[in-house]
Amino acid sequence: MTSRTQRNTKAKREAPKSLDRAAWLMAAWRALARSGVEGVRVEPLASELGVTKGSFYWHFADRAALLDALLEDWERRATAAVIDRVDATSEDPRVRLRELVHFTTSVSEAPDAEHAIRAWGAVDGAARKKLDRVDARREAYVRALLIAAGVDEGVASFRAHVVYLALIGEYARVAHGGARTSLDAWEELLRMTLGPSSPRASSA
Amino acid sequence: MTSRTQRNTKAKREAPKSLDRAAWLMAAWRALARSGVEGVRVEPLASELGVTKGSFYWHFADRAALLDALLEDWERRATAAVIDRVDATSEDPRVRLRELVHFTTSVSEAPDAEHAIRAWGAVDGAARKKLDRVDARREAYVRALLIAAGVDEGVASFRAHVVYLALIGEYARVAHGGARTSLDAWEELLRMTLGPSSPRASSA
DNA sequence: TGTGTTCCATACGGTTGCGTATGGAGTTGT
DNA sequence: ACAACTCCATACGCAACCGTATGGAACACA
Repeated sequence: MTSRTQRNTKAKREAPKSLDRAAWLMAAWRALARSGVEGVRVEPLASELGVTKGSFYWHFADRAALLDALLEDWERRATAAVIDRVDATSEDPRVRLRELVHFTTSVSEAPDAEHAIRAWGAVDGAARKKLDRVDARREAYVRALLIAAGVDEGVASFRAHVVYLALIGEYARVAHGGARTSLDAWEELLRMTLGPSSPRASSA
Repeated sequence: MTSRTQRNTKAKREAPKSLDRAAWLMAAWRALARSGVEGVRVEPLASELGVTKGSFYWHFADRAALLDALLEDWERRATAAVIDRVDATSEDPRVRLRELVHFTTSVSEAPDAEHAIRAWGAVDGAARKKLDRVDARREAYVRALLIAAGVDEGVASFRAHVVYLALIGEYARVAHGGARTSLDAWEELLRMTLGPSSPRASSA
C-alpha cells in the first residue's frame, strides 16, 4: 500500500506484461488437481495470484468460461500430444505400447488432473462429452497398436479396452494418494495383452 | 398448511415413525452419486426430504458427521458384503472370480457411488484412508482367488492388481455415463488372467 | 501534455449454505 | 391431566462466492 507503481515493473522478470489468461489457466489447473472442479473458484484464485477478481473478469466472461478453457486445454494435451510423443519413440508397436503405458503412468502431475476431470465428468455434461471423445480416441489408438503388434482383431478390441480401463484405474488410484503400480505389474499386463489368444475362445 | 396433524400419520405406510438417520443417509447417498461430495449439502437434502434443517441437526452433529457416516456405511457394503456374497456362489475360485467381476460390474448404483468416493478421496484425508483400506482388502481377495485358481504366486500379485485397476477404471467410466464394458471383454480379461504365465518371464 | 487503451482495485448487491437458538406440536408414560 | 421426551419449524447471524459497476493507475502514442 506504500506505493503501487511497480505492480508490473518486476512481477516477473521475463514477462513484465501483467497477468494474462495463461496465468489464470495455470492457477486453475493447480486448483483443479488439488481440489477438483469445486475447488477452482474465482476469488481464491485471485488471492493466490496476488490480484483481485477485477483481473479475472477482464480476461474471462465468467467462471464457466474458465472451466471451458480448462476442458479445451486438456483435450489437446491429453490426446494429440501424448500420441505424437509415443509415435516418435519407435516404429515397433510393442515398444510404442510400452512407452505409452510408461509415459502416461510416469508424468506425475497428470493423474491428479485426469482424475479430477473424470470426477468432473460424472457431474457435468460438457466435461462428460470431452471425456468420451478423449477416451474413444485413446482406446482406438491402443487397439491399433495391438493389431499392429499382431493381436487378433477379434480380441484386440477387448484387450485394448481392458488396458485402457487399467490406465484409468491407475489415474484414480494415484490421484488419491495410492502407490503407483509397479513396472513389473505393467509388464505383466503387456505380456498377457500381447500374448496369443487363449485356447478356447468361447467357453460359455 | 391446512392441517399439520398428519405429518407422520401417513408419511410411510410401514414406517409411521418420523424421519431417522437412515433416511438422511439414503438421501445423502443419492446426492453423493449424483453430484459428488460437494453435492451433499444439508439444506438441499432437507428440502428433498420435505423437512427443514431442524431435522438434520437433530440426527447429526453437523455435515461432517453425515459424511463420516457415509464413509462408514460404504466400507461395510463395499468389502464384507461383496465378499460374502461372492463366497456364497461356489467353491471354485474361477467361478468366484467371474461372479465378483460380474457382480461388481452389474450393480447399477455402485459405480456412481464408488467413483464419487474415489473423487472424494482425492480431496479429503478421511476418505483417502477408507479407500486405501478397502482397496487393499479387495485386491488381496482377488489375489487369493487367483492363487486358489492355480496362478503362480509370483505373477498373481501383478495380475490381481491389474484386474483391480480395471475394475476401478470401469467404475470411473460408468460413473460419467460411459458404456459398460461388455461381458466379452471381461471374459477376455479373465482368460488372460487365469491363463498360464507367459513364456518368457523376463524379456527386458 | 492530452487521449485512448489495457489491466486491475474497490465497493456493492445477491445467493447459498452452515450452524445455533428456541419454541412448539405430538407422543408416551403415570 | 401433567410432565417428559422426541422430532421438527422458524428465525438469525455469519461466511464464502458470484457477477457487476465504476474509477483509476500505468503505458503507448501522437
